[in-house]
Amino acid sequence: MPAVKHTVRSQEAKRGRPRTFDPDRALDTIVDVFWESGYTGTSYKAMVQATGINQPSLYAAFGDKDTLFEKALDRYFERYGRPALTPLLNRDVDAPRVIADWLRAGARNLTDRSHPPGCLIVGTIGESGGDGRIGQHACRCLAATEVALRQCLQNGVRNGSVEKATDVDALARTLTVAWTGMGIFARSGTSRDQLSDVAETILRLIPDGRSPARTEQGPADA
Amino acid sequence: MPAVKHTVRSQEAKRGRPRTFDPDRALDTIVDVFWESGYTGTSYKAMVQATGINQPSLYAAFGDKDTLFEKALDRYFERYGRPALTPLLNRDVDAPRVIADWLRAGARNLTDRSHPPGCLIVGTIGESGGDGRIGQHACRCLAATEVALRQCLQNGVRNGSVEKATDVDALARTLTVAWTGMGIFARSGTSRDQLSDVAETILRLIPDGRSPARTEQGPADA
DNA sequence: GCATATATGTAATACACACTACAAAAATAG
DNA sequence: CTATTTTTGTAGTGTGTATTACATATATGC
Repeated sequence: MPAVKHTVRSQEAKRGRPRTFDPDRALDTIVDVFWESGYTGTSYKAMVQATGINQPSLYAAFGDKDTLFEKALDRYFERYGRPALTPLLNRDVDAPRVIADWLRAGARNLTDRSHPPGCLIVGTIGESGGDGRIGQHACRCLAATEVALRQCLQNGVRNGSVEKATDVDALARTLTVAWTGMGIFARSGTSRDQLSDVAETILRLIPDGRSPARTEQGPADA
Repeated sequence: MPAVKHTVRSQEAKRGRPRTFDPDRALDTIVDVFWESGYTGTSYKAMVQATGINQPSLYAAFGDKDTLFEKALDRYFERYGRPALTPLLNRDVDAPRVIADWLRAGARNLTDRSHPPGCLIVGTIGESGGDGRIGQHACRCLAATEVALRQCLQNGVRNGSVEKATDVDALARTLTVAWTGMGIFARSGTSRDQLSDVAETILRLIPDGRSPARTEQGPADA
């Protein structure tokens, strides 16, 4: 290996004309536009108008529409999805309680007036049917939710906060399905109160380890 | 009132050149195309290719794309939605059992290989976010499902097949939300077995009137 | 047979969209 | 100051879309 000539240059100034916008702020704005109008419903023109950046500059900064949307989706997940999921992954957690917190907060967030209704990830899956590059990407994001719920329930079974006989896979998937339905409903105008009622109803599915619910007691069949 | 001149003419033959296609069969084909590819994903060109009818004839028979889609949605609902809902409306029915039948059959139908996966109504809401003419129309169709479930549960409370203390509104809405999520999941490739597990899990929410489940027993809070 | 009414087939129109050439501007490197 | 590199702004290109004119074909009413 030849001498590296000490080209460290940590604060190396860039050579050409500097950007007139902050790509991070621009991406946040673009997330909101996609969140509001969806993938197909959002044109480059709309993003130009929302950000004040012209089309070629957006292209240079973020790539074509699919790539840009993927970046927006990742940003959304890091900002809204992962923070909500993190408490589920603690090993010694009270699983029913933390899942209840997650779903209740979800009902509130889906109907928070400070951003568009619904969830961008769920909305993207709904819009795309899970097909294509962006649909599959959104499915992977939602799968992370299901994985976190399953992990949480498994830990709950281990530490006794969830009943031992629980079918963890089915319950985690069911919670994810319910979350998806709540996202679709929120998007199409269901109120916060109605959604919270749904969340409470769904939460009854989680069998507490300390007050065991019925498991398979069929009633008299007539 | 003047004499009506007896213009009954029940089997009055039509005057111009006759159609070379059967609009009813054509609409069935179009339902399948929309079901497969969604509203925005389906172009008139695709419908021309699927039906073999050229564009102006489709226009003359069904109107513009929104109108045609509404007709396709109505046809779909009459063919698949309403027949599944009818058993719920019987006054003396065993509500938990009939709802279980409905949801189990739903899991199978959503993954039936003889037609596209998922539910056209749910897919339309997902695609449109419930907005616009066609989104609202789809929401009205889904609302019919919720109404039927609520009616069924109310009858169940009256005839003793459902526990008296049940919050019927919340449970009906929750079942509809779950159904919606199942539709989205089916569309994006979830298997029949996985979906059936979800259905079974959801069905535990329905409190049987003869073997009362816990209602509000909070466990020791620590 | 002739006027009328409806359906068909070809081809056109108008528009929105994602995407991009190209020249001017604004920075750094030497 | 000059060359180089990157961003900007304008103005396009090409494609797919829904929708429709228009001439032609085929039926009925009388």
